Parts: sequence; C-alpha cells; structure tokens
Amino acid sequence: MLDLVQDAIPRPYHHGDLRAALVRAGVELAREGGLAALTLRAATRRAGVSAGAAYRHFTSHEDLTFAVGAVALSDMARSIERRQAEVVSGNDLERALAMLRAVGLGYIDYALDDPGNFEVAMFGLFTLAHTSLEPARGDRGLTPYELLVDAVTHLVALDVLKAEQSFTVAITCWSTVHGFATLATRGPLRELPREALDEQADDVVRTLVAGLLP
Amino acid sequence: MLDLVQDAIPRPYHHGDLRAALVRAGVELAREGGLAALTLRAATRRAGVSAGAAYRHFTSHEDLTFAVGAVALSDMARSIERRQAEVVSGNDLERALAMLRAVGLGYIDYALDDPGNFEVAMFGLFTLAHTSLEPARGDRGLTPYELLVDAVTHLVALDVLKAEQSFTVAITCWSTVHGFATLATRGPLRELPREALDEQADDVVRTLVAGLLP
DNA sequence: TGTACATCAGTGAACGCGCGTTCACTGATGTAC
DNA sequence: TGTACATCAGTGAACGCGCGTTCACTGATGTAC
Repeated sequence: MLDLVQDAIPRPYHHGDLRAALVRAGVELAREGGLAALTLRAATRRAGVSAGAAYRHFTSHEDLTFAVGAVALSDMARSIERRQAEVVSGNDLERALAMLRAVGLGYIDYALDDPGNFEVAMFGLFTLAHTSLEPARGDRGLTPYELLVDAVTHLVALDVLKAEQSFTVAITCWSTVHGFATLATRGPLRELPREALDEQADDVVRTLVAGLLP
Repeated sequence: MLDLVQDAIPRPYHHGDLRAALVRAGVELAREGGLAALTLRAATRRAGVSAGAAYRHFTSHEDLTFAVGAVALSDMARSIERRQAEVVSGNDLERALAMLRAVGLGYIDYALDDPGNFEVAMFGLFTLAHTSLEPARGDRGLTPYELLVDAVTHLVALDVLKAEQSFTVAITCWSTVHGFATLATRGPLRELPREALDEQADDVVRTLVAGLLP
C-alpha cells in the first residue's frame, strides 16, 4: 500500500542501480520472513519492477540468495568487530581470549538481531564454498570465519594452543555458537527475553572458551 | 517406475493402515531429500493412494510433518540410548559424565546417519512444544531432550553441578552438539569422511563436558 | 444366516496459489559520425 | 551541435510446475435387525 505512494513518483524507465535495489529488497524480505520469504518475484515487486527484470542482474533465484547471504555475512562480520572493539584491557592472553569470545558473542548478537538473514547467510555459506565470497567481509576485510580463525591463530601464537589444534578448536567454537543461535532463535529458548539470552550467551561462550585451555 | 510393478498387485480399496504407511513414506522422503521433499502429495504417491486420501488421517501438511518429526525424534532417542548402553565402567562420577557425553554423541550419530530426518525433527521440535510429543520417545520412554535432562540431573545428584545450573548446562550441551551436527551435515565439515567426523565429534563433546566441571 | 443400511476410507477431478523462468517487445541511453 | 543507430535495461504476458486443499462421489466394511 505504501509502495503505491512511492510509485506515484514516476520512476524512470531505467532504474539506475536495480541490482543493488534487489539485494536491498532481498535483505528486507529475509529480515521479515527468513529464507522462505526471499523470492525473486517478491524482490522485484518491492523494487517496483517487473519480474523478468531481475534476470538482467541475476542468473537465478539462487544467485540472488547468495548475494543477500553475502550481505548478511558482512553484517555479521561487523557485528563481531563491534564486540571485538570493546576488548581493551588485560594482558596478551586475556585479550586474546576475550577476542575469541567476542567472535562468538558477535555471531550470536547478529543471529538474535536478524534471525531471518542469519538463516540466509547459513544457506549461502553451507551451499557455496564460503571462502570465495568477496562481498561477505566486514570493515577489517575479513569474513566471519576468517575472524574466528584469526582469533584462534592468536592463541596459537601465544603458545596456549598447538597449531594442529586450530581447526578443531575453530569448529568447536563455531558449533557451540551456531547451535546456541539456532536454539535461541527458533528453539526452546525463543521465548526468553533478549537480556536473558545475552546473559545465557555470555555464560555459554565463557564456559566454552575456558574449556579450550589445557 | 518400480512403483508400477508394485501396483500391479491390486491393492484393496481400503488400505488397512494408511496413516502409518504415510508416515513411513514421509520418513523415506525426508531421508532422501530432507524437509523440502516431505510433501503430502509425494507421501500419498509413495503409498499408492490418491492425494485427497491423506486428509482422512492428517488435518494438514504440517500435521504429517509433525508426525514424521516425532518418529525422527524417537529414532534419535534410540540412537542416544545405544551410545548410553556402552557406558559400563568407571566410578559413579565417571559413568555420569560418560552418560552425558553419550547423549551428545548419540545426537550427532543420528544427525550424520539421517540428516534429512534430523532436519524434520528440528522443524517439528522448534515449532511445536517439544514436551507434548507422545510418540517421540525411545525405548526408555524418554524424548532426546528428556534424556539430556536426565543425564544432567544425575550430575546434580552427584553434587558436581548445582541444581540451578541444570538448565544452562543442558542448553550449552544441546547448543554444541546441535551446532556440530549442522556443520558436519551441511556446513564446512560436510566433505570429511565419516570416521573423521566421529573422531572430531568425540573431541568436541569431550572438551565440552570436561569444561562443565568446576 | 441373510438382508438393509449407516459409516467412512479412498477416488479423481478440480481449484487457486505463487513460484522461477522465458521471450518478443519497447523505451532510454550513449556513441559514432 | 545534430542525427542514426547499436546497445541493453526493463516490460508484460505467458508457460509449466508442484503444491495444499476441497468436494461430490464410490466402494467396502461392519452393524442392526
């Protein structure tokens, strides 16, 4: 309905940057209804354009989904960076541990803030090689996974982890926060108020990271 | 095609136990193609029956999905029980810890053995109150979640956990194994051979449970 | 034991839905001369 | 600066698809007498 008002201002025949507009629309759709709501037709509708127009910019529905997922991943990376920016005090080891916890907490923050795009990000991540996503980066130029690996690598540099443990540790951390995010978003924790979830997340991540040390 | 051969034997007009047959078909469909493949029409097709017949036994597509999810949960419960049956040696504390690890490992076993039904189970679990599922029980009469709570409660009884920690501990454990199952099933671990995943799962669960103790 | 009838499981045709995708087209843009 | 034309972004109508769901029906079953 509101779209009609916007459309009353006659859009020029050429949109200008339809690709970006479709991705933006896709992000909105995912935010409102998750992966299932992210359709090509809905995105073109929201951009005020005919359905076929999408094919000038995306080869398929999957293609749009990946593009939206990449935006989601870069938002997630920024969410992690925000948590990491708070890490200032302590000695080297304490800071390194706090940085790893920040990866987990930023991951969970993002999932709680925007469960729909979290779902899209995971879909894209899990069906595409996650390393090849160029736009899926935060302000430091790293993807969420790379931020995790970076934090783990610091612990290796400080000699609290052995290099050959890195991968297992990274996967363990990812498992825990991913599982928590899912449970908190769609599972038995979904009724809890946000502050209780944040507290719970803190407990879980703290326990996890503490358990990694010898 | 093969169905035609089966249908050559004329099925009586009344099926006998169509409800069970549809659930069985649903489980097969989910095993082959996950939640997305679990449709009413496909299930009736597989049962060799017209599409409308399903509505004599299920009120909706969701209704069938829940029924399949309940079977999946009970299979998962049995998978956990299988792991727990292996726990025999050690003192009380050691056995209690091993029983908790067995919950996690059985959960992961099930997800790796049947990722499609794992997905269905989670859908059902996450959209329905998981406590109300009557058929979702294993041989001990408990749902997977109840098996988890049971194992945690034992640790409380042995005074290694405080009662008020139970819920947080249960959720932390669930988070980790759920996340691991997802990553191993559809995520970056999905290419790894089964034995490597089993080993990794063992590491993760061992680390997790060890980290819960004071 | 036999018949009449209510019950109800399964049929098959139909409905509307929204989707992804294609295609001949139209309208705007920008480049070559 | 002006015109011809190639380019290509966006149109709109159409396609087929499989889905969930409904409904008047038909055929089998079992119960009452």
